[in-house]
Amino acid sequence: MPELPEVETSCRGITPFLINQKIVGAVVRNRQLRWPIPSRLGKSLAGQTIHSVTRRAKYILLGTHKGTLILHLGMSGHLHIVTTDTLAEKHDHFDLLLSTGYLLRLTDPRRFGAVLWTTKDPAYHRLLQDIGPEPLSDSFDSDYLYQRSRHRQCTIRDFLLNGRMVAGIGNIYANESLYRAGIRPTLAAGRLSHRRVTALVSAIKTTLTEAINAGGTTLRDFKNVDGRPGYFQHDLLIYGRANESCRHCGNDIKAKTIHGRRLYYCPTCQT
DNA sequence: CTTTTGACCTGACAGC
DNA sequence: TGCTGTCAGGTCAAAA
Repeated sequence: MPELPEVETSCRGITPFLINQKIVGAVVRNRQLRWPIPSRLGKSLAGQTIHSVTRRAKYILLGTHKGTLILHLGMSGHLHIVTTDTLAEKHDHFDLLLSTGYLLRLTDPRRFGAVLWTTKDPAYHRLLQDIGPEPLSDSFDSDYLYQRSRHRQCTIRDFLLNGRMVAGIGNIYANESLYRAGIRPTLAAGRLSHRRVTALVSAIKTTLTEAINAGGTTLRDFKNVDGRPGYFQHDLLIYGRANESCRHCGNDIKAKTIHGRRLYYCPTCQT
């Protein structure tokens, strides 16, 4: 489900309910996510106050004075804020209980998400330490992306999906950004000119910013914390539009599967 | 080192 | 109605 804009939307949605609030415990209904939820998590969290709610790549980090709770939504996860009397349903695997009577609930049918705890600086956690720059930060610029892409033979689409190169870009926004930059997603990353990389960086920043402002993309089941969908799916120009007409030139949009993931492009507008 | 493949898991949907 | 097969927003770990 969630790429950077959806995780950012979730993060912003939960923040007002969590910031400076005290944790009174946790409920684990199904420990078996991508990695097992640590046992005794509720015990180690109880009594701590959440002093920060941040996002890094597609991870949400809840900081307390003793450590950091790391959340990942996988393919199908979403977060809700509900009151303690709200009955848990089939895929509600984890609750973080707050002293206010609200709780943060993780729902994740496919269970590719994660709930982890670290007492180290989370930037050096093994899952976070090698992640590339945030695409909306100033350190993600054309010089950076140009240098990193040199001599890479993988497709530029796959390059953008590689979290070590740039954080948080998934298949939707990789395809959308490449369309906006006029770049064929099947091109070898290392062969793009500096001028085209510049256009791509600009397209990534614009696309992600617009998607965040629209509250993310709801394809199947993404919901914001308040239960409302995102709206960016109405603005998708290329993703999921195989055999439909390009909004720019009217020609048919093509799709291919590379490395098990669909890729979409307009053969006329993307060269 | 880079690139590719397999693995994890459920639900929605198409076709028979 | 119900079965089977395919596909899906992620990404790690291991193989090539």
